Amino acid sequence: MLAVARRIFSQKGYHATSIHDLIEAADIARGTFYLYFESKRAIFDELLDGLVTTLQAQVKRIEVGPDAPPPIDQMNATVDRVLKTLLDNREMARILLREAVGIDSDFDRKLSEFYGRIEAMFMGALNTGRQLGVARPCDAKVVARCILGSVKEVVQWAFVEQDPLAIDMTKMGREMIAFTLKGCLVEGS
Amino acid sequence: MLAVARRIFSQKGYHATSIHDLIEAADIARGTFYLYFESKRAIFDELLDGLVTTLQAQVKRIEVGPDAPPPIDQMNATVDRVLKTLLDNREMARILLREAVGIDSDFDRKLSEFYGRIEAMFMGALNTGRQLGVARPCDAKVVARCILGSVKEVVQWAFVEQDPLAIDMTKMGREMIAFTLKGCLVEGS
Amino acid sequence: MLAVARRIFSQKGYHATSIHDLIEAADIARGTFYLYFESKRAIFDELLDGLVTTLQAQVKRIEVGPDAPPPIDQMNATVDRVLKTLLDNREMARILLREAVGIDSDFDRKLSEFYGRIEAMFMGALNTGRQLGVARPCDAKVVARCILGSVKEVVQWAFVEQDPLAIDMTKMGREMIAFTLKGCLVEGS
Amino acid sequence: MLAVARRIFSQKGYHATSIHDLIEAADIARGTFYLYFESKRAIFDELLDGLVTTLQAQVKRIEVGPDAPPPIDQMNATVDRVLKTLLDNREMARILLREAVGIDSDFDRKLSEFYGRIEAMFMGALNTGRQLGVARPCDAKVVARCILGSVKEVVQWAFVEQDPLAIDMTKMGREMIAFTLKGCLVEGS
DNA sequence: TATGAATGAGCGTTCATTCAT
DNA sequence: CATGAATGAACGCTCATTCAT
Repeated sequence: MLAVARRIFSQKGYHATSIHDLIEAADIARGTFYLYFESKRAIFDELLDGLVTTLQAQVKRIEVGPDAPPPIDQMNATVDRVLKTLLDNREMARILLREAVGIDSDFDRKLSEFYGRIEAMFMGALNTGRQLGVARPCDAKVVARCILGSVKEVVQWAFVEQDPLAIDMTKMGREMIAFTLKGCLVEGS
Repeated sequence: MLAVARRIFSQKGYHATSIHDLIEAADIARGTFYLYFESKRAIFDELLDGLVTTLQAQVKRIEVGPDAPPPIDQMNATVDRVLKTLLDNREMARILLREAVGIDSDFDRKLSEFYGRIEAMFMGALNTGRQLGVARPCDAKVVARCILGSVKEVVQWAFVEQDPLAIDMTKMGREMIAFTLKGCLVEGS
Repeated sequence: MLAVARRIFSQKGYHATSIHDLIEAADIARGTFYLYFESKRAIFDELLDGLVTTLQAQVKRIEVGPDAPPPIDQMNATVDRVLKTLLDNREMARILLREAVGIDSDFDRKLSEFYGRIEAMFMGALNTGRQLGVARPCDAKVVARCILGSVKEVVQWAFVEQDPLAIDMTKMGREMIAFTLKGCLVEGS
Repeated sequence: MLAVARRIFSQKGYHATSIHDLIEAADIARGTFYLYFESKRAIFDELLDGLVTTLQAQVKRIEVGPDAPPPIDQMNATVDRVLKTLLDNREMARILLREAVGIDSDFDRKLSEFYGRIEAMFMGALNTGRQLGVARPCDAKVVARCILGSVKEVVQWAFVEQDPLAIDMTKMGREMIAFTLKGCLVEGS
């Protein structure tokens, strides 16, 4: 049922998906649906909460210290993990990135908090980087949002408008990291 | 009518706005609404099309040549114009960035084309930059999406979650350009 | 619409009447119903509130004094008015007396208050009667409920189980008053 | 199971009680419920039929004759028995008096017959009383309904709106009999 | 041009009942 | 005997759209 709902929601979006669509696709009766899920909203939540939780678990704070691996390796690993998680859950990823708002105000808040936490992590990394003398002085909030936006947009483009399986995710991740770290100019220009 | 619809859509979102909301706010009769607009979808389209057209007019291809102003000045000017347009139309900007997906598949396609054109423009600029030897070799498609995503996210954050009037748009624009050009690392690190 | 709803509710009761029944009988569309009434509950309320208000207006406190008509005449007049009101609204009377409880707790309370006011009025009359030395000493609360119950039962019987138009209401009213005042025994026995 | 259903029906009323409520309270499975009862309606019937039968058994025709106890003692005894039965089954009494109408037309008819039999008994007693010269000439049908209504209303009031255990039932019964026999006026007034 | 009463397909949800195990 | 997952008809209600005036 969850798998079916995932597919339908992913194809049609939340509002355009009716209970009728879900139960027809799952070939169950109306009542059966409500036996397992409290409401349309509830199954949607259940679906997305799983991805959000998994996603958050993939993102690890970059450690600095004599025994820690080089920061760039940690970043690569995190990005690889995140992209893999999204790829493994590409239907939900599609929903998470598309159905950004407009379900209801509760959902908007939830999503906003999720992105807020990611923003906070990027800001933390930027500040650490500045203390270590490797990061440029900048408005950390704006730059954190830039990074977040880069990731969201690239992933959405790759997953929604392209065939995600045809894309070399590792390569794409490296490009995103390079852009985030160095921008698009050659150094010294 | 359009102004009223703009306000209501911006406040409540597309799905949560009913024809009743629109005609009540505009103080016209139901029939009158349908005299001027084919449907709820149609007025929403009209509203967004206006912004999209205006927005596209603000973005000018960067010229290179002996008589052209320095590229950085052109970029600053374009970003300033775009941000000003968005600020002047912040209600529609809010809608464009928050709610524009998930209305229906026709609309999604339209939006996708709009962003596609912007992506193409960024890619063009990147390629020109590389020919001039100032841009890093990179996957232009990915980097173009990164830049687009940065802008979208920052603007959405500024307009939806903050008070856009309390933000120094020029400064914010400069931060975004700096990030886009140079990333977040100090040069040479 | 109200007339139709009155008939249907009266025939089938509140729970057994569906919106479908109402709109079919009135030959209007679903939407039209909700154009005029907020909900099924609302139209039911509207129907009953009217009768309850009218009914309460018919019951006048019995006046005692040198210029007042004889109490028995006042009682007869009040009973005649009440019975006439019920007869004129016999469909709603049927509902009021049958659908005594079970709509929802709000409605139960409302009805309970209505009967409470009538009880209070009977108790007042009984106490006045005792001060004037014409009423027996008794538990006024119990006797007030007895009188109320007599009226409810007789009216329900007459309206629900008989053809109310075939009954001589004036005669029935006189019987009820006689019973209430003197019981069923011959005096002195 | 019957005891549980009695409690739940009494607390929530027929319509507001779902099969879920019943089986949860009885801690049995859905299927088990339908093993013992044909339907929700059936268990409700069974519950009420029991009380109705018991109740009818408590009401004995008043005997007149040289060896019979004084009629007033017989009446007191019958009323005491009826009130005791109702008190012992106060949950069902609550249902019988509050909710019994409006379930469906079959049930309404059944109830109507029950009250019809009681009415007939009262009419018989009144007619006997008149032959013995102790009862007033009156419309026996109306007076019988008055008596029935008195009892129903007082009992309902006592059981539903008051705490039945806090009421002196014997005293209440005597008041009702006194009212029924002598009304509320002092004799000779 | 403007109106607003009327429409009805469609929604999400409930719950008494069934039946394979 | 007992179970409880599954059913689906029916519910009350919404709202974008139409059309006679």
